[in-house]
Amino acid sequence: MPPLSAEIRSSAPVFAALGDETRLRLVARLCAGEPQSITQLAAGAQVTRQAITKHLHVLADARVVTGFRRGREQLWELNTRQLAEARHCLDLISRQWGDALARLKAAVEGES
Amino acid sequence: MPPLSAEIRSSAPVFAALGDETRLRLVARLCAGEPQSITQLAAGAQVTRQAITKHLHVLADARVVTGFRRGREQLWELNTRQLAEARHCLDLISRQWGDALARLKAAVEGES
DNA sequence: TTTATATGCAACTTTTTGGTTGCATTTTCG
DNA sequence: CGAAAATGCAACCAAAAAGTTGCATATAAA
Repeated sequence: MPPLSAEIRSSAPVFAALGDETRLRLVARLCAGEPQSITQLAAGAQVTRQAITKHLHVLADARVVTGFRRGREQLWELNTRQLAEARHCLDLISRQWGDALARLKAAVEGES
Repeated sequence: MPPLSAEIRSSAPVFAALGDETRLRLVARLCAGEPQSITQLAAGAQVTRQAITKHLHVLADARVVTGFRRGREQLWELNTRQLAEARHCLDLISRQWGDALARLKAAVEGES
Protein backbone atom coordinates (compact mmCIF):
# COMPACT_ATOMS: atom_id res chain seq x y z
CA MET A 1 0.00 0.00 0.00
CA PRO A 2 2.94 2.37 -0.38
CA PRO A 3 1.67 3.81 -3.65
CA LEU A 4 -1.34 5.40 -1.93
CA SER A 5 0.55 7.08 0.88
CA ALA A 6 1.27 10.38 -0.82
CA GLU A 7 -2.21 10.75 -2.23
CA ILE A 8 -3.73 9.91 1.12
CA ARG A 9 -1.77 12.47 3.04
CA SER A 10 -2.70 15.21 0.61
CA SER A 11 -6.32 14.20 0.16
CA ALA A 12 -7.37 13.70 3.77
CA PRO A 13 -7.48 17.44 4.53
CA VAL A 14 -9.57 18.01 1.40
CA PHE A 15 -12.09 15.38 2.47
CA ALA A 16 -12.15 16.86 5.95
CA ALA A 17 -12.88 20.28 4.47
CA LEU A 18 -15.75 18.87 2.41
CA GLY A 19 -17.07 16.89 5.35
CA ASP A 20 -19.27 19.62 6.72
CA GLU A 21 -22.65 20.46 5.29
CA THR A 22 -22.20 24.22 5.57
CA ARG A 23 -18.88 24.06 3.76
CA LEU A 24 -20.18 21.69 1.10
CA ARG A 25 -22.95 24.20 0.57
CA LEU A 26 -20.39 26.97 0.11
CA VAL A 27 -18.54 24.87 -2.42
CA ALA A 28 -21.74 24.19 -4.30
CA ARG A 29 -22.50 27.91 -4.30
CA LEU A 30 -19.10 28.79 -5.66
CA CYS A 31 -19.78 26.47 -8.57
CA ALA A 32 -21.74 29.35 -10.03
CA GLY A 33 -18.50 30.40 -11.66
CA GLU A 34 -18.07 33.99 -10.57
CA PRO A 35 -16.21 34.72 -7.32
CA GLN A 36 -18.49 35.75 -4.48
CA SER A 37 -18.01 37.92 -1.43
CA ILE A 38 -18.37 36.82 2.16
CA THR A 39 -21.55 38.84 2.57
CA GLN A 40 -23.05 37.22 -0.50
CA LEU A 41 -22.11 33.76 0.69
CA ALA A 42 -23.41 34.45 4.18
CA ALA A 43 -26.77 35.65 2.88
CA GLY A 44 -29.40 33.07 3.66
CA ALA A 45 -27.07 30.95 5.76
CA GLN A 46 -28.18 29.74 9.15
CA VAL A 47 -25.05 30.98 10.88
CA THR A 48 -23.32 34.32 11.27
CA ARG A 49 -21.00 35.94 8.77
CA GLN A 50 -18.05 35.23 11.04
CA ALA A 51 -18.86 31.55 11.04
CA ILE A 52 -18.95 31.61 7.24
CA THR A 53 -15.59 33.37 7.25
CA LYS A 54 -14.13 30.61 9.39
CA HIS A 55 -15.50 27.94 7.09
CA LEU A 56 -14.02 29.71 4.09
CA HIS A 57 -10.64 29.67 5.79
CA VAL A 58 -10.93 25.96 6.46
CA LEU A 59 -11.64 25.45 2.76
CA ALA A 60 -8.76 27.75 1.90
CA ASP A 61 -6.34 25.84 4.12
CA ALA A 62 -7.29 22.72 2.20
CA ARG A 63 -6.74 24.68 -1.01
CA VAL A 64 -10.31 24.05 -2.11
CA VAL A 65 -10.99 27.76 -2.46
CA THR A 66 -8.85 30.82 -3.03
CA GLY A 67 -9.57 34.32 -1.84
CA PHE A 68 -8.52 37.74 -3.09
CA ARG A 69 -9.37 41.29 -2.28
CA ARG A 70 -11.26 43.67 -4.52
CA GLY A 71 -11.94 47.06 -3.01
CA ARG A 72 -13.59 46.64 0.32
CA GLU A 73 -14.71 43.10 -0.25
CA GLN A 74 -13.01 39.74 -0.04
CA LEU A 75 -13.92 37.45 -2.90
CA TRP A 76 -13.65 33.69 -2.96
CA GLU A 77 -13.50 31.32 -5.87
CA LEU A 78 -13.36 27.59 -6.34
CA ASN A 79 -10.13 25.69 -6.85
CA THR A 80 -11.21 22.74 -8.93
CA ARG A 81 -7.75 21.23 -9.00
CA GLN A 82 -8.05 20.04 -5.40
CA LEU A 83 -11.45 18.55 -6.09
CA ALA A 84 -10.00 16.69 -9.03
CA GLU A 85 -7.21 15.32 -6.87
CA ALA A 86 -9.67 14.13 -4.25
CA ARG A 87 -11.62 12.38 -6.96
CA HIS A 88 -8.43 10.80 -8.18
CA CYS A 89 -7.77 9.47 -4.70
CA LEU A 90 -11.17 7.77 -4.64
CA ASP A 91 -10.46 6.43 -8.12
CA LEU A 92 -7.21 4.88 -6.95
CA ILE A 93 -8.89 3.18 -4.02
CA SER A 94 -11.73 1.87 -6.12
CA ARG A 95 -9.37 0.56 -8.74
CA GLN A 96 -7.16 -1.22 -6.23
CA TRP A 97 -10.26 -2.74 -4.74
CA GLY A 98 -11.36 -3.96 -8.17
CA ASP A 99 -7.94 -5.42 -8.91
CA ALA A 100 -7.82 -7.18 -5.57
CA LEU A 101 -11.22 -8.72 -6.11
CA ALA A 102 -10.18 -9.95 -9.54
CA ARG A 103 -7.08 -11.57 -8.07
CA LEU A 104 -9.09 -13.20 -5.31
CA LYS A 105 -11.56 -14.55 -7.79
CA ALA A 106 -8.79 -15.93 -9.97
CA ALA A 107 -7.16 -17.58 -6.96
CA VAL A 108 -10.40 -19.21 -5.89
CA GLU A 109 -11.07 -20.50 -9.37
CA GLY A 110 -7.54 -21.77 -9.63
CA GLU A 111 -8.03 -23.88 -6.53
CA SER A 112 -11.08 -25.72 -7.79
CA MET B 1 -31.20 29.64 -1.76
CA PRO B 2 -30.75 26.31 -3.52
CA PRO B 3 -30.94 24.01 -0.49
CA LEU B 4 -28.28 21.81 -1.98
CA SER B 5 -29.42 18.61 -3.60
CA ALA B 6 -30.05 15.69 -1.32
CA GLU B 7 -27.37 13.84 -3.21
CA ILE B 8 -24.71 16.30 -2.20
CA ARG B 9 -25.94 16.65 1.36
CA SER B 10 -25.77 12.92 1.94
CA SER B 11 -22.13 12.93 0.90
CA ALA B 12 -20.96 15.26 3.65
CA PRO B 13 -20.81 12.51 6.31
CA VAL B 14 -18.86 10.29 3.94
CA PHE B 15 -16.33 13.03 3.28
CA ALA B 16 -16.09 13.67 7.01
CA ALA B 17 -15.37 9.99 7.58
CA LEU B 18 -12.65 10.03 4.94
CA GLY B 19 -11.25 13.32 6.21
CA ASP B 20 -8.90 11.77 8.73
CA GLU B 21 -5.54 10.37 7.76
CA THR B 22 -5.82 7.33 10.02
CA ARG B 23 -9.23 6.44 8.64
CA LEU B 24 -8.21 7.02 5.03
CA ARG B 25 -5.32 4.65 5.69
CA LEU B 26 -7.73 2.04 7.01
CA VAL B 27 -9.82 2.40 3.89
CA ALA B 28 -6.75 2.01 1.73
CA ARG B 29 -5.78 -1.09 3.68
CA LEU B 30 -9.19 -2.64 3.23
CA CYS B 31 -8.73 -2.30 -0.50
CA ALA B 32 -6.72 -5.48 -0.27
CA GLY B 33 -9.96 -7.31 -0.91
CA GLU B 34 -10.20 -9.72 1.97
CA PRO B 35 -11.88 -8.57 5.21
CA GLN B 36 -9.42 -7.85 7.98
CA SER B 37 -9.66 -8.02 11.74
CA ILE B 38 -9.19 -5.15 14.15
CA THR B 39 -5.91 -6.56 15.38
CA GLN B 40 -4.63 -6.83 11.83
CA LEU B 41 -5.70 -3.30 11.03
CA ALA B 42 -4.21 -1.95 14.24
CA ALA B 43 -0.85 -3.60 13.54
CA GLY B 44 1.66 -0.94 12.63
CA ALA B 45 -0.66 1.94 13.44
CA GLN B 46 0.52 4.79 15.60
CA VAL B 47 -2.44 4.60 17.95
CA THR B 48 -3.97 1.94 20.18
CA ARG B 49 -6.31 -0.81 19.10
CA GLN B 50 -9.20 0.93 20.83
CA ALA B 51 -8.57 4.07 18.80
CA ILE B 52 -8.64 1.99 15.63
CA THR B 53 -11.92 0.44 16.77
CA LYS B 54 -13.41 3.90 17.19
CA HIS B 55 -12.27 4.94 13.73
CA LEU B 56 -13.81 1.81 12.24
CA HIS B 57 -17.11 2.68 13.86
CA VAL B 58 -16.96 6.17 12.42
CA LEU B 59 -16.43 4.64 8.98
CA ALA B 60 -19.25 2.19 9.63
CA ASP B 61 -21.65 4.98 10.63
CA ALA B 62 -20.90 6.59 7.28
CA ARG B 63 -21.51 3.21 5.65
CA VAL B 64 -18.01 3.18 4.19
CA VAL B 65 -17.18 -0.14 5.85
CA THR B 66 -19.20 -3.04 7.16
CA GLY B 67 -18.28 -5.36 10.00
CA PHE B 68 -19.19 -8.91 10.87
CA ARG B 69 -18.12 -11.45 13.39
CA ARG B 70 -16.23 -14.65 12.64
CA GLY B 71 -15.30 -16.69 15.65
CA ARG B 72 -13.53 -14.53 18.14
CA GLU B 73 -12.63 -11.81 15.72
CA GLN B 74 -14.48 -8.90 14.23
CA LEU B 75 -13.81 -8.50 10.52
CA TRP B 76 -14.28 -5.38 8.46
CA GLU B 77 -14.68 -4.96 4.76
CA LEU B 78 -15.00 -2.07 2.36
CA ASN B 79 -18.30 -0.78 1.09
CA THR B 80 -17.40 0.56 -2.31
CA ARG B 81 -20.88 1.85 -3.00
CA GLN B 82 -20.41 4.78 -0.66
CA LEU B 83 -17.07 5.60 -2.20
CA ALA B 84 -18.67 5.59 -5.61
CA GLU B 85 -21.33 7.99 -4.41
CA ALA B 86 -18.76 10.34 -2.97
CA ARG B 87 -16.92 10.29 -6.27
CA HIS B 88 -20.16 11.03 -8.05
CA CYS B 89 -20.71 14.01 -5.77
CA LEU B 90 -17.34 15.44 -6.76
CA ASP B 91 -18.23 14.79 -10.37
CA LEU B 92 -21.45 16.76 -10.01
CA ILE B 93 -19.67 19.74 -8.52
CA SER B 94 -16.94 19.72 -11.13
CA ARG B 95 -19.46 19.47 -13.92
CA GLN B 96 -21.57 22.33 -12.59
CA TRP B 97 -18.43 24.37 -12.37
CA GLY B 98 -17.53 23.55 -15.94
CA ASP B 99 -20.98 24.43 -17.19
CA ALA B 100 -20.95 27.73 -15.33
CA LEU B 101 -17.59 28.66 -16.81
CA ALA B 102 -18.81 27.85 -20.27
CA ARG B 103 -21.85 30.08 -19.78
CA LEU B 104 -19.67 32.90 -18.46
CA LYS B 105 -17.36 32.63 -21.39
CA ALA B 106 -20.27 32.66 -23.82
CA ALA B 107 -21.72 35.73 -22.11
CA VAL B 108 -18.44 37.62 -22.27
CA GLU B 109 -17.97 36.80 -25.92
CA GLY B 110 -21.52 37.85 -26.66
CA GLU B 111 -20.85 41.29 -25.20
CA SER B 112 -17.87 42.10 -27.40
C1' DT C 1 -10.16 -26.94 31.93
C1' DT C 2 -6.65 -23.76 31.84
C1' DT C 3 -4.60 -20.29 29.09
C1' DA C 4 -3.78 -17.20 25.53
C1' DT C 5 -6.07 -14.37 21.94
C1' DA C 6 -9.35 -10.96 20.25
C1' DT C 7 -12.55 -7.87 21.38
C1' DG C 8 -15.99 -5.03 24.02
C1' DC C 9 -17.13 -1.49 27.44
C1' DA C 10 -16.67 2.55 30.23
C1' DA C 11 -14.58 6.45 32.41
C1' DC C 12 -11.67 10.21 31.70
C1' DT C 13 -8.45 13.80 29.54
C1' DT C 14 -7.07 16.85 26.01
C1' DT C 15 -7.75 19.16 21.52
C1' DT C 16 -10.30 20.65 17.94
C1' DT C 17 -14.41 22.48 15.98
C1' DG C 18 -18.23 25.33 15.18
C1' DG C 19 -20.32 29.09 16.77
C1' DT C 20 -21.04 33.52 19.18
C1' DT C 21 -20.44 38.61 20.51
C1' DG C 22 -18.22 43.10 20.53
C1' DC C 23 -15.32 46.28 18.58
C1' DA C 24 -11.66 47.97 15.37
C1' DT C 25 -10.27 48.85 10.50
C1' DT C 26 -10.69 49.70 5.64
C1' DT C 27 -13.07 51.55 1.63
C1' DT C 28 -16.82 53.68 -0.86
C1' DC C 29 -19.85 57.37 -1.64
C1' DG C 30 -22.83 61.52 -0.97
C1' DC D 1 -15.30 65.11 5.71
C1' DG D 2 -18.58 61.77 7.68
C1' DA D 3 -21.65 57.87 7.35
C1' DA D 4 -22.54 53.35 5.60
C1' DA D 5 -20.81 48.95 3.97
C1' DA D 6 -17.67 44.93 4.17
C1' DT D 7 -14.32 42.80 6.73
C1' DG D 8 -10.90 41.67 10.22
C1' DC D 9 -9.62 40.47 14.90
C1' DA D 10 -9.90 38.55 19.50
C1' DA D 11 -11.91 36.55 23.44
C1' DC D 12 -14.86 33.22 24.87
C1' DC D 13 -18.01 28.96 25.04
C1' DA D 14 -20.02 24.40 24.42
C1' DA D 15 -19.90 20.23 22.23
C1' DA D 16 -17.68 16.78 19.60
C1' DA D 17 -13.60 14.27 18.39
C1' DA D 18 -9.43 11.66 19.28
C1' DG D 19 -6.98 9.15 22.26
C1' DT D 20 -5.80 6.76 26.56
C1' DT D 21 -6.13 3.28 30.47
C1' DG D 22 -8.19 -0.47 33.04
C1' DC D 23 -11.04 -4.22 33.27
C1' DA D 24 -14.64 -7.52 31.68
C1' DT D 25 -16.12 -11.03 28.30
C1' DA D 26 -16.04 -14.41 24.70
C1' DT D 27 -13.62 -17.92 21.89
C1' DA D 28 -9.91 -20.97 20.41
C1' DA D 29 -6.43 -24.05 21.52
C1' DA D 30 -3.29 -26.84 24.25
